[in-house]
Amino acid sequence: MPELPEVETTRRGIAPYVEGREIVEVIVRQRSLRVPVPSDLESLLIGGQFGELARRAKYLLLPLGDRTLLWHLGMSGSLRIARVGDTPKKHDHVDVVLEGSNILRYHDPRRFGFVDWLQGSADLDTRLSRLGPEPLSPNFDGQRLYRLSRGRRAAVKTFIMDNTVVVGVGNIYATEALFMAGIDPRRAAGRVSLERFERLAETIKTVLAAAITQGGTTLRDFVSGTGEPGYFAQRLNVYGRAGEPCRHCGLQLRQIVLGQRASVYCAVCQT
DNA sequence: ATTTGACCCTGCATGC
DNA sequence: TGCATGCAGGGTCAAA
Repeated sequence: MPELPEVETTRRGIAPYVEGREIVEVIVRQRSLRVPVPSDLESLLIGGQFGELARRAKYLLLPLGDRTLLWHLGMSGSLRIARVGDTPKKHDHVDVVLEGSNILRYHDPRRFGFVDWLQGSADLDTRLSRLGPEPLSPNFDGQRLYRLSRGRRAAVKTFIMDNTVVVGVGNIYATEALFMAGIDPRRAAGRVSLERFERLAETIKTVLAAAITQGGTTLRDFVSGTGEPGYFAQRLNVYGRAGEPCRHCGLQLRQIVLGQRASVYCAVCQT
């Protein structure tokens, strides 16, 4: 489910209901997530209140006192606001009950997500310390892509999905950005020119910003913190459209596998 | 050092 | 209708 725009949509959706509200109860129904739910989660949360919610890559950071909770939604996770009395559904694994009867409720059928304490500062936690720049920050540009890609034989699509290069670019938006930039996803990263990487960095920023504006992409089950679906799916040009005509030239879009992920592209428009 | 593959888990679409 | 198979938005780790 969630790529960067969906995580950002979630952060914005839940923040007003969560920040500064006292935590009165924590209910964990399933401790076996990708990382086991910490045994001290309940005791450390109850009575505290979260500070300002932040996002780094696809991680949500929820500061609480001198600690920070790190929450990752994996492929099928969602965090949304429920009310006390709303019956938990299957795969509603964690409830953080807040003063005022709102609940921060975590749902994750595949359990690839996790909630864990950040180990020390973000600089010390190896889950965060090796991450590349945020795609929407000025630190990320075509120069960086060009510099890091020299000599790399991996496909350019795989390259831009590498978290040490740039974070938050998952399969949907990598596919879309490459289409918008007119670059063949199979092309070796080391054989993409600076000029084309400048264009690609721009299309990555454009597509992510547009998706955030639309509240993310709902393919099957993504909902924002307040329960609404995202509307970016209607804007997708290539992802999920294999066999359908290219919106630009009309040729049938092709699907291949790169780095074990489905990749759709137009053989005419992307070279 | 880069790159590939397996793996974590459930649900859904597809085809027989 | 039932069953088997393959595939899915992510990330980590070991091995090649």
